[in-house]
Amino acid sequence: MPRAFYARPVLVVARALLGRALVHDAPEGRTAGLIVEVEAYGGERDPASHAFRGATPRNRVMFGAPGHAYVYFTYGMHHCVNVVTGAKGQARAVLVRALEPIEGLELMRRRRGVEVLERLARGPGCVTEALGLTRADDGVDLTRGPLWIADHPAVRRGPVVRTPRIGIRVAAERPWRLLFAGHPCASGAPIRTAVTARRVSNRSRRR
DNA sequence: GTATCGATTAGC
DNA sequence: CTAATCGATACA
Repeated sequence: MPRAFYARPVLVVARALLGRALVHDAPEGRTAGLIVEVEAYGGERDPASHAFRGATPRNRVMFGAPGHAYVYFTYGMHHCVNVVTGAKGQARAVLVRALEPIEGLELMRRRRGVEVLERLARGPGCVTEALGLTRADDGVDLTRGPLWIADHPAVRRGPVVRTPRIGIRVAAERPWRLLFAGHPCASGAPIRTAVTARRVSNRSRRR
């Protein structure tokens, strides 16, 4: 997709990403999947955003030009990939939370150490592992290079045959944090929050 | 410096 | 519900 695709409000891009393919070409081969779950971050009212307290070495890509990948390392063992949106300096990004694998399934299985299709790229940490993304990909330009967003015929044309939908953890939390349901991307209607459940779990962990 | 927690995941 | 595991952040 061209730069202009990314240079729009984060929520607009978040919805537009649903149903499109995230593709990565690596030496081992190509892997790709339809984006079925995303989460938008950024803005003065989003304390959950990595950019909430200003730019740092880690989040600097978020503050850069749109159309770049913000990849960060978390929990000491996982990577997550974001799509930077909006205008330069705004620090808005969309976290890719789940993919429906469409290409390079065997490579994904090898990288993930999992066979089941539904578990290859369900969850942000699984997405990066399936595609082989690491901090080395932080800041890469999505409009040129081995990592990019593409339209996908099967989705553009409507309900063709699909593999079982994944990324069912649909949720929404206003004002800046949203989780959308998978395709058809036209609907993209938020259903219910899953963030709440995570918070409850974390609370008990602190005791 | 030292403590705490995380835009997570897998497994019991 | 927890271990795993390390970087970022908060606090003394």
